[in-house]
Amino acid sequence: MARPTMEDVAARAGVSRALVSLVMRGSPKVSDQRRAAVLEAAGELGYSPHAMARSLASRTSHVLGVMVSDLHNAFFAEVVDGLDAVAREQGFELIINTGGRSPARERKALESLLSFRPAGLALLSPVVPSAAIKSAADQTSVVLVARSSRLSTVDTVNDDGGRGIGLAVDHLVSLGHRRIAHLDGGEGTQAAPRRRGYLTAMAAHGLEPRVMSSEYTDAAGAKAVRELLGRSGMPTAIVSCNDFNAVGAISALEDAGYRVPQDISVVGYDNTSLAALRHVSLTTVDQPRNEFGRLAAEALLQRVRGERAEPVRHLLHPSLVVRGTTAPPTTSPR
Amino acid sequence: MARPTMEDVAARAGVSRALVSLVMRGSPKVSDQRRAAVLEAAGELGYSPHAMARSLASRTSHVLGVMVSDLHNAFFAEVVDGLDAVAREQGFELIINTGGRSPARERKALESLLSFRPAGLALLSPVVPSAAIKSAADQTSVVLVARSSRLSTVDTVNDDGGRGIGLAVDHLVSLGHRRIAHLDGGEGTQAAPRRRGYLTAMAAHGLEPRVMSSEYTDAAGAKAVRELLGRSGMPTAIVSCNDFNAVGAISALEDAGYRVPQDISVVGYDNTSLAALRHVSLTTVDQPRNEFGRLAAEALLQRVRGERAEPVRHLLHPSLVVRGTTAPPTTSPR
DNA sequence: CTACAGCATTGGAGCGCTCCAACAATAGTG
DNA sequence: CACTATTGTTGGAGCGCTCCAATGCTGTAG
Repeated sequence: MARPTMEDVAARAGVSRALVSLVMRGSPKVSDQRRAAVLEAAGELGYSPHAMARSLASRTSHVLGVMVSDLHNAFFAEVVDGLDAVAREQGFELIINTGGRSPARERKALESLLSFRPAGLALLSPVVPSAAIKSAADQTSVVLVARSSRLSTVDTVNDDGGRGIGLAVDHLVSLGHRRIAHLDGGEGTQAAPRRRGYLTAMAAHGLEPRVMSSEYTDAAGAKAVRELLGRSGMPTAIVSCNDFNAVGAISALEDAGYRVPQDISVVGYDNTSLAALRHVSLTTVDQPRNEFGRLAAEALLQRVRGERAEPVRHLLHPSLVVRGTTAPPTTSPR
Repeated sequence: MARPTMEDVAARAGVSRALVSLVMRGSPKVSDQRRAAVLEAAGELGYSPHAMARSLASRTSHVLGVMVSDLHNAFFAEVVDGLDAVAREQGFELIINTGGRSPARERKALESLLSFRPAGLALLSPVVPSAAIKSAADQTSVVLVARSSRLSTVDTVNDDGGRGIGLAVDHLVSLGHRRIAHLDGGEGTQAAPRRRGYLTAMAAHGLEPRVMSSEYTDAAGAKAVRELLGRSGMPTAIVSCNDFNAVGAISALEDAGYRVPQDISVVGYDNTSLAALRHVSLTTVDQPRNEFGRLAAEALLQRVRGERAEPVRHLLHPSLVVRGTTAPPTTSPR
């Protein structure tokens, strides 16, 4: 279990510890002969550098901390992929932690990440108060993904939720729909800009908006639809706040005898793997998740390298993915 | 950005650095008066211990490394939750890494986790060759989740896939089904024990088995069903290798005019969040994922504390979750 | 043959912490 | 009252590494 140290490698290769250090860091000022000897000794002993000792001695870290608010959400998996790709390519490691969407747990997770003195910290949709983020930003570089902030010391990467919903509304209008309802995300992250985007888009088309209050779950989507069914003036299309909500809505519509998309069109948001299932085949709005991660990593690394001090605010363009749950409205145009 | 050190706290509190260390580690042999002074100074400076320096000096680590083969799979999220809960409770931190189901990337991920000299390593469904696992096990304690191994130095936590499929078959038989087909998982992880479980269960009931070769995706499930449709002797029930496959199968069945569960029953495996959607409502087999994580963490910590040297092999019992895709067969019992 | 680059190599200090032996101060024993 | 325990506190060594100033070495110019 005891791993060899640099000293062991040095002794075996017949050189000094400092020389081994130079070889391990790929310094050019080492003779080929000694380099070969060191690498051979290292190979024989199965030596690999001790990351913690290295970072302690160099007073620099090659670690980026990532706090994922919810590991269960596949959304974050792709963001992490993007982060991972860029970090790895630049010689940084990721250490990931999870907060489980609870402010208290998230705070602990943050604390624990900071105790590793990471070069930077990426917080994916954190729920901690702004003050906690500020205090983290005093200690290391911080980038926020899927959460906005006015703090001048942190970078942010978000999608333009308003624009995304706008795409959905435009699509429906171009198919001929005029009575388009929105099932909103209540207090959920990004629900507000999506709702505003809906209202703006409807106004732009001179249409009457209709917002049903809902949430980011399939049960909530079904409930909102049942409320809609109980009232007059059934819409011909629904724009949900996310994919789960949309699937719940579809389910309730089918239970009530509506066919999707023949009788009513439904659009989701997020383009989760669920939406892509042929059984579901949901028209939805895609966020460039991988790009979120890449940009977040790049923002962090720019700060780490001291290339930039002013905050950067990325606002990415979502795109519409048309599948099988949208179609022109049938008959009765009014 | 520069964080205070123990020395700073000691100076401010008017004590020695060693005393601050004792306070930080919660030692009982510190007078209340000094303890208070130290904690106050630490609070004022916003001090928190440097995890890396600590682990370097103590030659012990409070870090457990976790390699997740695929972050996109929600299965692992719950395993990580279980690991996290137990680790946190015992004062350990998790550092997570991902291998993206590629042996080469996974190997690098392993290397990078090892460079932190973690107290233990949990590998979730790794795809690297056994030799790589053995070499990791030479350096630290290792537990494998959702992958078996004969290595005497590693612990394993798995579900009894054969038994899980057996539960599904028993359920269908008790409903009155006799023509039950299995869509298998091909080369996928755990596909073999599930297939064997199917054959065993069918034999136990004196029924004729029928295995359609398939894969762990919804497209593959649909394809297998279309092949089934082209032949004679349509089964009255299908046991899929996983939930995605089952959803694809249902979709193809409905396209062909079959109603589920009236005309044909379908059972999945894994109890993913997909299965729980009311729109899907899939009868499926649940694996105790959180329990996987808890047991893995406990196995690791036992080894870390030197309480056990012999390997432990956990084989957990899956359970059946009955939802809306199974029902007694209609008429024509033959 | 000395002087001086230029280069590869090295010992030592130190990163922030833990651990240990040693210590002072107080309490308990005969 | 000297003596040993007991309790609380401390300086110093050292974890595995990086960094720096200093070293030895070769080669070339004066």
